[in-house]
Amino acid sequence: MAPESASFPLIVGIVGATGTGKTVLALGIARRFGGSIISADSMQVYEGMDVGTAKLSLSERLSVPHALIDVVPPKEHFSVAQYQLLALEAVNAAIRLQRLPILVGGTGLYVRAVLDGYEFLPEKPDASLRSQLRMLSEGELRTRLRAIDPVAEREIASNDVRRLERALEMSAESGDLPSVLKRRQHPVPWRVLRIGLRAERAELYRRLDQRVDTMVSAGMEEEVRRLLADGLNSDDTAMQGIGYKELSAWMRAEIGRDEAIELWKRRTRNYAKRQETWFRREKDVHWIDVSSQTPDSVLAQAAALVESVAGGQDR
RNA sequence: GCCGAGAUAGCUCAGUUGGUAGAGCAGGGGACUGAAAAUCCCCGUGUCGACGGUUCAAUUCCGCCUCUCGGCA
Repeated sequence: MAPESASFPLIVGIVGATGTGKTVLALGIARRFGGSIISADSMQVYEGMDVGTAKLSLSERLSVPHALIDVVPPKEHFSVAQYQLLALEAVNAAIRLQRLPILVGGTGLYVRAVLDGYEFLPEKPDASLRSQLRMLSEGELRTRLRAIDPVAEREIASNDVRRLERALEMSAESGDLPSVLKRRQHPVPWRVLRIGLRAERAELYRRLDQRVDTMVSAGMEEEVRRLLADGLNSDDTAMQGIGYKELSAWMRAEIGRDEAIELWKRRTRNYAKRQETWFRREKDVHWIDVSSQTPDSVLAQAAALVESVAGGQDR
């Protein structure tokens, strides 16, 4: 650790699968330590997607500064690079105000983009190039990429057409090799405390199923209906949201209502598992097992962690 | 009651002209640098409904039984 790192401001990251209680914990930490919450959630960035993304109520959000929630209309495309820019601003603003920045969210890539200092290309992806690439077969994409950057080509698993496309896109935008660009990151000027929440698998799945039922009674159908009425369709990034795409399929009469809800639950579980895979290999995470614990005792443990590293500079 | 179809992995089903079996989904593990709630990779032994018979060998053929689903009464 560099000698001056002790003087770097502290930032808290709260990660974990969906439904483990990150949001509530963040709120508790923020109140206790005078924090600002920066969401790291690829779906909460969209306006009008509230119940399906489990956003806090407006009044709860107003009680503590929040950022990166409701930043774009759902029709708009959004990406990590945009996220990173906005999140960085939010972190810096919090630090300027002497508030503890708390980055919370289940979108692993977003968290890493901020806390690990990922570097993205300055160019925005070119829509026409992208649609051109989409016409090519996997074999053609591979041949092209192999000619430019055999290392990158080898690193991409078979059938992962999306990453092949992106690699070619990167090489079109930059003189550097995709395999190099992909690993670009810079050191970050903060002390980072990562807190991870996890739950025993069976309990997590039980909670998630229950949460879907809660969302249904909280007005998810209405929310989806409204989004569709506003012209949202399956091409929009926002429509990738779990629950949204399934209910839309039901409203388009492609599947039954029960089937849609069952699918929604299943995909939520699948998603939670993927998140665990992502966060499990994250380094320096202080894990708290949330199984059969009250939110208060989770908060107490997390608060103790924050205090142990805060060094009296906050508050 | 009769006729027909079926009973195979947690679920839905393939299959074996007799040499003990395989897909999808679920489940588990993994990857992930501008779509990431996305995208992708890897992992399949289960009394092949029960009991008898034929056979060197039966989940596969025969008989009988049980259950399920159709149809006819």
